[in-house]
Amino acid sequence: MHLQSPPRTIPVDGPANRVYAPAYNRLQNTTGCKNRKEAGAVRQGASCDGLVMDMTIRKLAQLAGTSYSTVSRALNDSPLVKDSTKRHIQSLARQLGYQVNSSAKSLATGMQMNVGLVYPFHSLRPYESAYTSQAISRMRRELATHGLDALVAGYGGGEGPTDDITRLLRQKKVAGLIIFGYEVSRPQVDALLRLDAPFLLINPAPGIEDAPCHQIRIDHELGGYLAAQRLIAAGRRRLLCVTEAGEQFDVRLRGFARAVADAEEAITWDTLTIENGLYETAYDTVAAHLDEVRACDGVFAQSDLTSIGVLNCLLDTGVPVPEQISVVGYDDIEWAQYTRPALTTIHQPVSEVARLATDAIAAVIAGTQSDQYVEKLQPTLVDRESC
Amino acid sequence: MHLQSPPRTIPVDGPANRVYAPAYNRLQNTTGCKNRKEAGAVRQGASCDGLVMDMTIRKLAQLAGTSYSTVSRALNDSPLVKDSTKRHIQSLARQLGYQVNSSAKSLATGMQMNVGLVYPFHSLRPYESAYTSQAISRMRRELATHGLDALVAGYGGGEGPTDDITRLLRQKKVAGLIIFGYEVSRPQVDALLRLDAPFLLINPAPGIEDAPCHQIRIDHELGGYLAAQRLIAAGRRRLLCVTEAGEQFDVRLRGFARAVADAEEAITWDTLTIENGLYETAYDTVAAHLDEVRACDGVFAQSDLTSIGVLNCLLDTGVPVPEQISVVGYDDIEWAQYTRPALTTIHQPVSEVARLATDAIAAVIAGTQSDQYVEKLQPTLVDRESC
DNA sequence: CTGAAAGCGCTTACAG
DNA sequence: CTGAAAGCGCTTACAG
Repeated sequence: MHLQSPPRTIPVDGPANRVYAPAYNRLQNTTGCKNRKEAGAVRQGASCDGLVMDMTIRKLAQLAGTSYSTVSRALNDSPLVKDSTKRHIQSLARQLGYQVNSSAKSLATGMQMNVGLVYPFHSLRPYESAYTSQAISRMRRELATHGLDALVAGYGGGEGPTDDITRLLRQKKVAGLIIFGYEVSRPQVDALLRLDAPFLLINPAPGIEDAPCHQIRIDHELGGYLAAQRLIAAGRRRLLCVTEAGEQFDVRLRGFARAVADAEEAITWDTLTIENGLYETAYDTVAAHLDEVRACDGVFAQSDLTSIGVLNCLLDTGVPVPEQISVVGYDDIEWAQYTRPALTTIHQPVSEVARLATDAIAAVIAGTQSDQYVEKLQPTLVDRESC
Repeated sequence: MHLQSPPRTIPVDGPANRVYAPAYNRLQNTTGCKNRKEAGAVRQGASCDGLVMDMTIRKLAQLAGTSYSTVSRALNDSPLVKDSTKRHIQSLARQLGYQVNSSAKSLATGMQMNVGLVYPFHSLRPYESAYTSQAISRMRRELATHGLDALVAGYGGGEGPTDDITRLLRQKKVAGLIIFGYEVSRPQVDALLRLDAPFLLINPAPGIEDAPCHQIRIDHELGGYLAAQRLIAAGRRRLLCVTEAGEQFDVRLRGFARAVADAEEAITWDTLTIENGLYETAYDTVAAHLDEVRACDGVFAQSDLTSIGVLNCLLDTGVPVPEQISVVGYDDIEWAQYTRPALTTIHQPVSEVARLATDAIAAVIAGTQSDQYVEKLQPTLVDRESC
C-alpha cells in the first residue's frame, strides 16, 4: 500500500533559488497532534460498531491508496475522479462510516449546511405558538431532504440587528435563515440585506413587503374577507372583531370590512382590542366586556388561541355557541378541531409554506435562485361547528 | 501602527543550516485568497451598520496593533493577557461587531457550541407532540444562557445507530445531545456510549434505565398511582385505562394497580389498548367500544392528546363528564386547561426538566460533570374539572 | 484523472 | 505577558 508520507518529491537540499521552501503538508501528523483537546470533547479513537469516530479523509486515503485530494473529490462526487476510483473510495467510506467534519468543510467552503429557523421571542409565553411549532416541525423535515439541518433561534422585538438574527449568519453557523417575520422590523431586514446573506421571510408585516428579499406571504386580507363572509352567510348581522393592535392585524380587518361592504344585508361591526394574543388575555377581556360581546351575534378572533379564549369565556358564561354567537378563528392549528364546538377557522397553509420556504432557501443557498422569490398563498375557510 | 506583515524576523537568505525554512504564517493573505467561494455564500466585505461581515482576528490584530494570538487570547478572556490589552481588544471587537467564525473555532477546539435536541420521529403526525414542542421551546432558551445553540433532529424507531442520533455528533455539528428517549433503543444507547460523547436521556424507557449514561427520569409509576388515587377519591369504582402497548406505559399501569390495591374500597379495573397515541385513534377506539367504556365510571388515559380523544368521544355521544364518567389525563400540556370540562391530569414537570437537562448537558460538555447524572422527578396531579 | 500545495480562521504549546 | 509557529480537517487552483 502506498502511504502518503513521506512525500517522495522532497528535494534533499531544497531548491537553491528559493529562499523559502514550500511548507509540505504535514502528512506525518495523523497521530501526534500538538494541540491538546479533551474536556468533554469526544474521545479520540472511540469507535462505534466498527465505525471510528475520528476517521478523516487522510486515513481514508491511506486505506484507499490515493491522495486525500482524490478522496475529497470522490466523496463530493467530482466528475474529475475516475469512476472506479470513486466507487472504491465511496464504498470504503460507507463501510467505515466516515462522516465529514462539518466544521472543517465549512471553514474550507465558507458555508455551513444548517439553516436557522428564527421566530419571534414572546416573553409572555414559555413556549412558541402552536402555529410556529407546527411550522418548525415540518420545516425541519423538509430541510433534511436537502441535506440541511435546522438550528432554532428566537428574536426579540426591536432590539436592532445584533440579535440572533444576524449572529448565526455572522458566526457562520448557518448558511441561511428562514424568519417568521411578523414581528421583524424594517431596520432588521435592511441589516440582513446589507449582509447579503440568504434569508427568507415568512409572513412579513405589511411594512416589509416591498423590501427586495425573498418572501412567502399569506393573503391575510383574503383571510379576513373569508371570515366575514362566513359569518354573514350564517346570518350574522352584528359582528365583533377581537384583535390585537398591529399592522398585520389591520390587513385582516381590511378584508373583513370589504366583505361587509360587499354584503347585500345591513351589517354592523365593531372591534374589541386585546393587549396580546394570550388565551388568558382574550378570556379576561371578553369577560370584562361581556355586555358588548353579548350584543353581537358573530365574533371573528385573530388567532385560534384567542378564539378559544373567546369561546371558553362564552361557554363558561352560558352563551351557546354557535346558537347565539358564532365564532370564527384564524390559523387552523391542530387544536382547533378538538374544541367543542369544533372551531370554524381560517386555515393557513402551514405545510405548503414549510415546503416552499424550505425549497426556496435551499435554492438560494445553492445559488440556483438568484432573483427575488415571492410567493403569495391563499388561506381557506375550514367549516366546523362554531359558526 | 505596527502591522504584522511582513514579519520582521524573516532572514533574507534563509538559515543555511535548515533545509526547510518554517512556513511563516501567511500574514500577507488577508485579501487575495486562492480558494474561491461565492455561490450563495455571504459576499466578502459586505457590511452592516459599520459591522463588517468578514472581520477576522487577523484584521482585529492589525487594528489593535498586536499579534492575532493575543487577540485570540483576549477574546477568550485568557488570564495570560494584560488587562489593559484585553480591554482594548475587547472594546475594539465590540465596536466592530466582530463575531467568531464558529467553524474555525470548532475545528481548532474540536467542539461546536451546539447541542442537538433529538426526539422520536412519528411518521403518523406531521408535527411533534405538544409535550415535545413545549420542551424543545424551553430548552432552546435555557441553552442560550449557556452560549449554546439548539439544533433539532429526529430519530426513527429502531433503525440502528446510523440515525441522526450519531450523525450530528460524528459530523461535529454538536457538542452533545439531549435525547427524548422514550423510544430510543438499548443498542442505540450502547452505540452512543461507545462514542463516548456527551448525551443525556430524558424519560428513557424502563429497559434503558440501568445504562451508565446521564438521565432525567420521571417517576411514571407515581404518575399512574396519582391518577388512580384521584379517580378513587372521586368515588369511582369501575376504572378503565386507555393505553398504548409499551414498557413505558406499563410502568404507569403498575402504579395504577398499586393505588387500586392500596384502596380500601373494592375497585375493578380494565384496560383498553389503542394502537397509537393519536387523537383520532383514541376517539375511534372509544367509539368502537362504547358499551365497555360506558360500563366504567372513570378513565385514565396515557396522554393528554389521548384523553381529549376520549373526552370528546364521550361528550359527542352524550356521556356527561365528569358526572357519569371521570377522565384523568397525562402530561399536562398547555391545551389541557382549554378543554371543557378542563382536563384533570398528571403534570410532567417540563420546565424543570428543561432547566435541569440543559444545565446538565452544559456541565458535561464543559467537563464539569464527570460522573453519571441521574435525576428522578415526580409528577404531580393537576385538579381541574374532568374528574 | 491525480497529487502536492495553499488556504479557510481559529487555538494553543512553545519559546522568549 | 506576547509573538511566531503548527495544527484542526477539509476544498480547490495549479501543475502535471
